[in-house]
Amino acid sequence: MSDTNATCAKPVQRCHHNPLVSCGDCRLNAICLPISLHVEDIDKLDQIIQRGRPLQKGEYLYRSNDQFTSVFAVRSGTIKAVNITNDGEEQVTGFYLPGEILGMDGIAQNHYTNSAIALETSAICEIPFSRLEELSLRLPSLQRHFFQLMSKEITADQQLITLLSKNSADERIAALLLSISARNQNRHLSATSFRLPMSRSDIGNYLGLTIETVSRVFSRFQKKELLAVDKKEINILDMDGLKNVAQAQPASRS
Amino acid sequence: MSDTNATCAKPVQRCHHNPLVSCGDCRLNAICLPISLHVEDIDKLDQIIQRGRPLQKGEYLYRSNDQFTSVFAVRSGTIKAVNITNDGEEQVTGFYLPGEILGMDGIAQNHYTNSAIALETSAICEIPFSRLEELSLRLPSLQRHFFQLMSKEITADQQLITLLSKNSADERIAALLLSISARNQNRHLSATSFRLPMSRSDIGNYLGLTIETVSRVFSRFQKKELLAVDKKEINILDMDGLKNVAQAQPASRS
DNA sequence: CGTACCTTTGACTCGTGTCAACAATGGTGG
DNA sequence: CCACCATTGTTGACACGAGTCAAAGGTACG
Repeated sequence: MSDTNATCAKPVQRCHHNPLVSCGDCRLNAICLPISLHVEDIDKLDQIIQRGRPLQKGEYLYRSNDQFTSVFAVRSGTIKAVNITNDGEEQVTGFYLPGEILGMDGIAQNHYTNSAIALETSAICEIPFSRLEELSLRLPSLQRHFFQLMSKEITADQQLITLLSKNSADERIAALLLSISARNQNRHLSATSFRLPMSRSDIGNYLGLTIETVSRVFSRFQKKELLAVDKKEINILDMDGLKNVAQAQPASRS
Repeated sequence: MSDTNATCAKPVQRCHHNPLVSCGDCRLNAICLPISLHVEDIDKLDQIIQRGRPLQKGEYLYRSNDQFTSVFAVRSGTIKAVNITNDGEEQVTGFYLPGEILGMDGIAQNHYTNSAIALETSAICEIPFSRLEELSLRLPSLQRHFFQLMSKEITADQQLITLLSKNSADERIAALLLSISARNQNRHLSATSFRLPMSRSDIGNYLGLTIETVSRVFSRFQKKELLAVDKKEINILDMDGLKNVAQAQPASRS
């Protein structure tokens, strides 16, 4: 809970849980807005962003088939995106950590194709898309930033496709742990010691594995002294070893 | 080869193999540009599009790590997009048929993360991205169209993720055949009788299966009289039966 | 403090991969 | 035009990784 529920201490206006903090002051803006906007342009963007009350664990940010209105930036907490299959099952297609943006699947069809659910208490910035579109017409670097964000989502999805298609259970889980580790590092948190915000079931669903397999892999990794696992608390003991497991691609296959 | 190598007969200016045909006259523009642009705006778009000589089977449209310059519309033929994994293996992440657009993975990092390879002789429209960006700033509906195109790529990738994660070999192949069938129908071709542009190996790679499994599934489908298969020529004999196979999700999982 | 949910572990099964042999196809050069 | 060879596709026998089923802790929450 360290990051998520920490109370905001002194520099109140820079705390990322505070709904009043503006983009210019947000400590995540290097991730969320890594672009050279003038101060006055950031203000314009700031004005269209809505900051509601935090979502509680299990609450929906939006549901599949809802009218598409906005994209969302995670300010704190974690959101999972899930596809609903024909027969009503869930497929987790992504986890979104602070500074990351979701909801872009809704643009094409004017309704969301995913549902988005909070995995823990999460503060969210809502960005109404029509106003973002207007603003993008006037700010070339914002338009570009948005194209880049969507492109990034595409490459992330394609990475996952490759992972699912080519890699074993061990490799998939190692890759997920390394991805979370790297994203934590980006946010200046520990790369080796962190709390998984999602359940074993979410991990299994995301990686195309059953919870039993996920559990067994964690046990195996502990036996090999790659990790120390205490419930959701993860400690990477042997980063290089873990990278070895993740990169070990199967020998052949088409 | 019917669609691909047919010689262009009478209305030469409307034939989609002709490199001189403009967007306004292209028979694919309902797929590629399903937007309400004024005639003069289509002309502006037309002016930035480059139409080179056709690619031959096996030729690269672009390679992973090439400098990102353009996105590409398929005018005729078929392109596959492949990710190269750490150890040099290929992962097919998509097949692009006439009217479809590829290359958007390159925007985020300014170089392509995929390679794109022609599966047969293919004519391509190249759209320089920087000029498309400029034009998008002046044409709101073009900006929106592009956001939608990228969003469509995202939802397609997430569909594939779900397929790989949750579905059996039979279900995956049924889904691919139905997808190609529907896209053919969109282009006013037969939904039940068509030629697969890709090899068994490409199919297996795309769907996370070995070529042996792909071959066996085709045999099984023929035995069940869902399909008639003659090499790459496919005849869907029982469309409803095939849809049944595709939608039959596994009972539980997660 | 009890109940519901999540996680772990074991025993067994099954689908798909692997390995191997062979058939069919298509392109090339004599 | 045909023979040759490389490539691609088909089929069978077997193996193995991950799924399924089941049971027993652990943990969280009311």
